[in-house]
Amino acid sequence: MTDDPRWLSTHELQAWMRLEAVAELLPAALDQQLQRDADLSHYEYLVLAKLSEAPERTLRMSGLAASTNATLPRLSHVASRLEARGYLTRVRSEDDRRATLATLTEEGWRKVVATAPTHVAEVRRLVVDRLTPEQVEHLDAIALAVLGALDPENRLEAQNPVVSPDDACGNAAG
Amino acid sequence: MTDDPRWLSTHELQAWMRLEAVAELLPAALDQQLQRDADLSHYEYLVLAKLSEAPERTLRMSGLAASTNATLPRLSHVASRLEARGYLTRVRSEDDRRATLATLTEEGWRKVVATAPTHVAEVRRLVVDRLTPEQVEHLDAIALAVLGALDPENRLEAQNPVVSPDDACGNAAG
DNA sequence: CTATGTTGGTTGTAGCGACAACACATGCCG
DNA sequence: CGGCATGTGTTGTCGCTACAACCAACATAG
Repeated sequence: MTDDPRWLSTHELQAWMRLEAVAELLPAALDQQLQRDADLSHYEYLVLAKLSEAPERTLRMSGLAASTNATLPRLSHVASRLEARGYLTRVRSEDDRRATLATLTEEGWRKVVATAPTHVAEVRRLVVDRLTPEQVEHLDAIALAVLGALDPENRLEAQNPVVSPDDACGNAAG
Repeated sequence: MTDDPRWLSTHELQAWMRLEAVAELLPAALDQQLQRDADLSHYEYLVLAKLSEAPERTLRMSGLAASTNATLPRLSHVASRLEARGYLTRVRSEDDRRATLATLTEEGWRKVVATAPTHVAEVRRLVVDRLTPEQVEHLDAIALAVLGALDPENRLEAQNPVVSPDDACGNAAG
């Protein structure tokens, strides 16, 4: 327990303050775009997106909560609203009658398909298109390193990318 | 208005998903550390820290709200709580009797001094110490680029670094 | 010196997320 | 089969933030 602060250098401090600002502003910006264009919160969109990528478009509540970094009560509330809006349905599992399976409805699927393009466009506008290809590589490595501390269990990481990994080039960035 | 999604490449998608995870987890992690060690929310700490750096340890509410990226109502509520806890005081400005000046109390100052070291240690543990010096430079440039879209007015950026800029090296990163 | 518009802050109201308490199913042990 | 610990979701309660309404102080015009 040394009380020695080991203060940050000028460069470290500046990089940190900027990262802090990004971490503060980015979620709000994404939320705003989705709210405006799709009447969905960022988290609601995430739930629908995860379901859309899952086999049978179905996931257990507990698994869905873990992969979206939410507590089970939070997911339960959100799922209630999304169910009321017709985007998903919940049924008891027959294998384990404690579990609840959430399934994306056809309408929910259409909602995701309609929402994704503008969301991706926003991601490009705010981040990807502002960076050089080298910076994208750097960002990937940096974020991976930071996630080593933030998410050691790797619960949020890369369950299954939407695109097939076949076209990945040989660059071993990680 | 092309509906062409311009989907993300494999590398772009991976870097984006990781950044998204960081932006999701980092604020929560900071909040948790401060709540645990200092019984302060991240935003409360930010308010106290900004005041501690200001001349006379005093700022106008409107300026404080802008520099902490908060709405005025939010700051007003938070200031009420912090005032009740003895960390700051609010007085009407004599120059402009519409304005309210928030001043850090001696107790508030001691709170910041006591809290900052562990907070910096957490920042090191989660981010800075996990990156090479080159990666810190990369992160700085990347975050700066992204902030160009997120915060074009530059309201959150570098009002006045805590350390004097004298020891800044000649590297023109911006 | 009033009348009007603008700026600066505070106080209600509504919605969302965290935490705790609760209900229900399962597994295990005797 | 009965009983308790564990796993899985749902339902209350509280605190915080956004938004809107409101109040007070300045600024300017006539």
